Amino acid sequence: MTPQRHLPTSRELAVWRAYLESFEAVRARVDARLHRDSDLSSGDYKILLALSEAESHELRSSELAAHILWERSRLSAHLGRMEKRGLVRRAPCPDDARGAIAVLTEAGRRAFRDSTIPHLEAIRSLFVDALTPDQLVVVGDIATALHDHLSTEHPVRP
Amino acid sequence: MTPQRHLPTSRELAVWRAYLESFEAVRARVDARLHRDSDLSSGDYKILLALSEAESHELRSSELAAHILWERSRLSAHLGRMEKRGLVRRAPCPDDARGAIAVLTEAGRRAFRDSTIPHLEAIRSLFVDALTPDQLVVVGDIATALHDHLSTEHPVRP
DNA sequence: TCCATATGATTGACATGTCAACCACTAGGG
DNA sequence: CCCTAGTGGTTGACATGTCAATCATATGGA
Repeated sequence: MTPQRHLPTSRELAVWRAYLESFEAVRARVDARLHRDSDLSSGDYKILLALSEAESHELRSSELAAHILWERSRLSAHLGRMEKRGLVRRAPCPDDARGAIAVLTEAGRRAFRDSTIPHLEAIRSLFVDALTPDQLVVVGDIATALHDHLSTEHPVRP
Repeated sequence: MTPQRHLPTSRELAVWRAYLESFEAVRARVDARLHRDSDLSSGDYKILLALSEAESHELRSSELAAHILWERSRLSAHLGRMEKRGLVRRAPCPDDARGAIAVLTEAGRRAFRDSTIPHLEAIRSLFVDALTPDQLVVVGDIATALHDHLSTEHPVRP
C-alpha cells in the first residue's frame, strides 16, 4: 500500500522472463500440433468449443465474444474467415434485427469432434506430463493469484 | 514411457485453461502499459534490449534473431517498421556482403532508456506483486520444467 | 410520436505473426 | 576457375490482433 515504488530484483526478472518464454514455447507447440493434426488455429478451436457446448450449436455474436473474452471486432473478423472455410455460418437474429447468430455447420461439428482427442493428447503430453501432480496444483493456484490480482488491482488507467 | 495414451482429467484441463488465460491477461496488461507509457510494443522492447546490451549497440541480423529466438523473416519485417520510426537503422556488413547489421540509433537508445523503469515497475506491480516469494520460486521451477520437457521430449514431427 | 443516446456488429487501417519463395552472395569440391 | 549447394536476408501472401469509425437498430424519456 505504500506509494514507495521499487523495481524487481534480477532474480524476479529472471523468473518473469523464464515464465514468458516457457509459456510461449508450450503454447506455440500445442498450437502447431492442433494446426498440423486438424488444420485449426487455437482461435478456431476456442470458437468451435464454445459453439459445440451451446444450445442448438449456436450463439449470439456478442454472447460468444463475452464467453471467450474476445473483442467483438476480433470475433467478427475470425467468424468471417471461418465462414469462408465452411466451419460456421451467420444467421440474422430474430429477437433483434441488429444481431447476428453464429451457427456451427455440420463441417464445423465434424472438425471439432475430430480435433478434440489429438488436441487433448497434445495438452497432456506437452503440458501435464511436464509437471508433477503437485506442480500442477500449484500452477492452478498461481493462475488464480494472477487473475485475482489483475481483477482487484491496477486497472489500466484511461 | 508406456505407449498407453490417456487424456487429461477435467482437473488437469482446468489448470491448463486457467494457466492460458491468466498468462494472456498478465501479458496483455504488461504490454498495454509499455505501449501507453513508452509507445513501444514488447517486440520493440526485446530488440532494443538486445541491441542495448550488444557491443557498440549493434548486431548482425541473424545473431539478433538467434538471440531473441525469432524467425529471420519476422525480425526483418519488425526492423523495417522500427527503422521507419527511427529507432534502428541497417548498415551493410563489412565481413559478408550478404549480411545486414542492425544499429541502435540515438532515438532508439533514448526510447529504451526512458522505457525501462516504467516497464520494470509494470512487471513488478502486475506479476511479482501478485505472488508470494515462495510462489515466485515455484514459477521459476515450473518454467524450467516446461522448458526442459519441450527440449528433451516430443519434438514437432515433420 | 420523435429524438437523443446506447448497443450490436462490421469495416478499415494498421501492427504483428507464419510460411514459402526468392535473390544475392559465400564456400567448397571438381 | 567454375559450378553447385548452402546461407543471409528480404519479400509476398496470408492469418491474426488492436483500435477507432461507421452503420443500423433499439430504447427510453420529452
